Amino acid sequence: MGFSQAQKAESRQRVLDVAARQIREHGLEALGVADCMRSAGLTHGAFYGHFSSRDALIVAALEQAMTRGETRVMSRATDAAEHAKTPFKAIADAYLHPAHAENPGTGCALCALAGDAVHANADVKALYTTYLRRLADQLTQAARGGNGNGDEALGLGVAATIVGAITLARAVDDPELALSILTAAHALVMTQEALPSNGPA
Amino acid sequence: MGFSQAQKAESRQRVLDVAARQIREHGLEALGVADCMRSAGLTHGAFYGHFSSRDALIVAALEQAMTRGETRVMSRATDAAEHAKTPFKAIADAYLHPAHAENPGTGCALCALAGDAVHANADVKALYTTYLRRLADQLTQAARGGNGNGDEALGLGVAATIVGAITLARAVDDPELALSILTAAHALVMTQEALPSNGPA
DNA sequence: TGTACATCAGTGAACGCGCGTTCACTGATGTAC
DNA sequence: TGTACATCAGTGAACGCGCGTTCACTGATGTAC
Repeated sequence: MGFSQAQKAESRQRVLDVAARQIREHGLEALGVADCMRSAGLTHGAFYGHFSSRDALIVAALEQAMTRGETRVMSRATDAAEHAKTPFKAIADAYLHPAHAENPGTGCALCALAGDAVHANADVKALYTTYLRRLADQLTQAARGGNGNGDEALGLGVAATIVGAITLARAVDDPELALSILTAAHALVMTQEALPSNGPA
Repeated sequence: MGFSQAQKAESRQRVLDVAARQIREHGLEALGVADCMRSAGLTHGAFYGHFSSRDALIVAALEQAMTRGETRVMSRATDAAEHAKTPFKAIADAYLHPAHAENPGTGCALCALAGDAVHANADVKALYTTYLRRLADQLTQAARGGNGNGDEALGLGVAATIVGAITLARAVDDPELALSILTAAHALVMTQEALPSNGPA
């Protein structure tokens, strides 16, 4: 026993990492305090020294999952973008890759928790909304190259397709169908890059 | 007390109706036996006279929700199709209508339960998969007119967009953004109808 | 036609388990003298 | 430098509640005679 202050911060971070992964793997409601603490190498009693409630943990874990998952997919996208692809195709490749569908725990939280956000409390919905707007913006910018004007619609539509495709690919019990969904969504999304902008003139 | 055999069937159907609505409104995990029975005008003790377990109710309610929600949206679509629209636009209009997003309880179960199916048991996933295939087929046929050959991809991609859009519209805490998502998804989906088939020659 | 009885849908109390939360206690860290 | 003490992260038992499930009981229905 006996711990320094630095170790407490490390403990908290460990719990947060576990929680951020678990909510993406099994959903918000499946997150258990005792489970989470055990996975972080602690007992459940210590939990309330780090978080005021289970709900507070969920919000903190969600925020972490949003930023981690986002940077992770986006970095994969920018890596890919170096290989003579367009930025938009690079993002589509990264998001609609089978590896992303198969590894929700380290993937995009918007994809993993869309269904959960529908039934979640106001804090969760607010966070979800903020990060969805961010993703839609990035998609619009990537599709339209430099000119960042208008056409929020394109990013939102593509975001819906990506989130829907990843969710369906994970929901389905046939791996072959899951792959078809990802491929189909990729093809659908790519038709949007070539299209002329339908935003404000 | 005292009830006829016909009344028992009515009771069961009433429970099933309530459950089919509740799972679409609040998710599979939120379905409570006592809640459900109370809403059907019964006490929780009578439950096991109708269903062998909560899981059995969920599967039965899901199947009912799938067929009811599907026929409901599709009938709205065929109604709309009479007004000089293409069948494909009629379906897109019906599925991506704000009224559909705002009323999950009577809407498409594939849209309402995509996120839940990811974490559900094998029975639920199998049912979900079956009905998703059915929807994708319908979408493909509608987009391609009479010739039913090939291009399963188109239907799957459109299905992903529709499911994603409805889910996101419900997840978001800003009604205006929700509307933008539906509009954007509708525009995206409609670009696919005009496109030349990329299926097998 | 009327009476006794078997059936069975539904009732409501109770059980058992899981899980979020609380709390008295432990023992290493680090400061005070 | 060494000793006494305050701090506080973590422990583990216990509490309380919700919920799925069970079960003895009730009373109307409908059949047998």
